[in-house]
Amino acid sequence: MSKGSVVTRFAPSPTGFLHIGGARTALFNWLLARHCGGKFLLRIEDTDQERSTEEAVAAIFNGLKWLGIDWDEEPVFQSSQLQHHVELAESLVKAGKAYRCYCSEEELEAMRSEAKSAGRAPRYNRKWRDRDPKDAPIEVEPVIRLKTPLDGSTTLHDIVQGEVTVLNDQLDDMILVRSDGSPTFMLSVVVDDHEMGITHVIRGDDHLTNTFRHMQIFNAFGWDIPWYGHIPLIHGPDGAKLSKRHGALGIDAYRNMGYLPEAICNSLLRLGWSHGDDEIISMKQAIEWFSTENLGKSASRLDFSKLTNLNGYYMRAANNDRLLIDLLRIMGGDELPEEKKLRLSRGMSGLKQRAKTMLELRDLATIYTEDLITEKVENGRDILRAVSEFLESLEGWTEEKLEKSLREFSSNKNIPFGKIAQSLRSILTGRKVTPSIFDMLVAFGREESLSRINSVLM
RNA sequence: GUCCCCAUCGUCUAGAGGCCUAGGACAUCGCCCUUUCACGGCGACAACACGAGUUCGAAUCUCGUUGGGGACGCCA
Repeated sequence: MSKGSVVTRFAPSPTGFLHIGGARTALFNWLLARHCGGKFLLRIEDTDQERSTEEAVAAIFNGLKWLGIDWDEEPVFQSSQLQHHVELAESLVKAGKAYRCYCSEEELEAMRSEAKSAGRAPRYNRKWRDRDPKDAPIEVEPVIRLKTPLDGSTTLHDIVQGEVTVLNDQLDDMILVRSDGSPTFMLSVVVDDHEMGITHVIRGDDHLTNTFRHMQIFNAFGWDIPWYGHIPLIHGPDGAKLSKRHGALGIDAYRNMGYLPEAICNSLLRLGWSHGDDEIISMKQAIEWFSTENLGKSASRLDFSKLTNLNGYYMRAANNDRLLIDLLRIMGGDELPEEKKLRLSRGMSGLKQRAKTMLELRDLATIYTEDLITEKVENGRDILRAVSEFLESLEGWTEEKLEKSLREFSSNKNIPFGKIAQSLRSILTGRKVTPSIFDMLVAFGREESLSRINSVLM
């Protein structure tokens, strides 16, 4: 297979938000396509009309966009192809590869419990496979089932898991078309993957057994089977598949927790994929390096402290203007006076290196937006007055200039620098933990700085 | 229950028979830098699930055990 011919897809069902596992699946498929110069397609599997919502579709689009995962061509909505899928299933019936089954729900239920108590997998017993349709009860609307091979075995050459073989008698005659005439996921996935020209499918481990069913359908149609790679699931802290009970979160929740998309992508990438000892990997680099050979086979858990640490790295590396825009958004900073926005802008470098998330940045940033109620200072007034006079007489107000001059001042006057710094910090912000004082003097500007200092000397 | 998958520090992982006294990262704990905090630097702690085999040699290969996970829907 030539590199450029690779076509991957992400095919979520829009029944909830884009969760972290789905995002990782999308990321891997996207990386594979981008690495190979192929295509990455999006398909919304909305065949379950009951559970699919427009909000979920929007959440998926927005989540992917936010992460920087772009797709080629218009997204395919599976629901628009239903009739076509059913027609194809009918053709299988005509070809003798599928059949109508008239079992009721109750009958199936009875079969399952019987099989279970006999120590077999709970499964349909193929009652209608070779029966004359003339025996069909008129009151029952039939389903269409695939005739799966009764003996032999099916082997999948999985990109991640290697060779996996399942005995065909473990597979049942799956339903292709429901009694209400709608196609099932089993059918639709296969038809769509084929018609979209999908060559590689990277998806969660939980689909592994489905893949053997899909393969039977591909075979029945006589179509080529794509390459599959089943990646291990992301687990919750208790080691079980991430789910609602772990408070599984949508990608937007991570955004609201103050994480940057590049940190999320980097984290997700390292969950189940590696490139030697490399930890910090840009998406550009990842596209270059990505290979399915480096996908891991064992399940992993998302480590928040590592994500947070990584986020801190990307915060520090982020462009100040971009951070300011995001910051103002989460602060509701539109009404902020220009002067305060300016302080944030000037102080951003000092702020961002102390914040691991946007939320921390927002909390820290309040030193520049909140009005300080100062109290008169009693101790060390002489020193403060001297500092104030010195600053007032200072020519120029840059970080370098302030640092150099204040240090000189401290040694000339024989006052420990730490003492000056701590008292300025306290006067300027009322806090004990802040960016450096030079940083803040610049952010506040000469006028505001001096005014804050002088106000405690009143 | 049946079938399938997985198994290296607390977590994410490197490791494709000798390079392993098992490497990196996060977390934790020290120390250094230092105006506080953060960053950074240095260091400590800490793992090949177990048992057989194959081999001169196994974290790496085979089998078994144990443990964990997934799938068994007219959901996707």
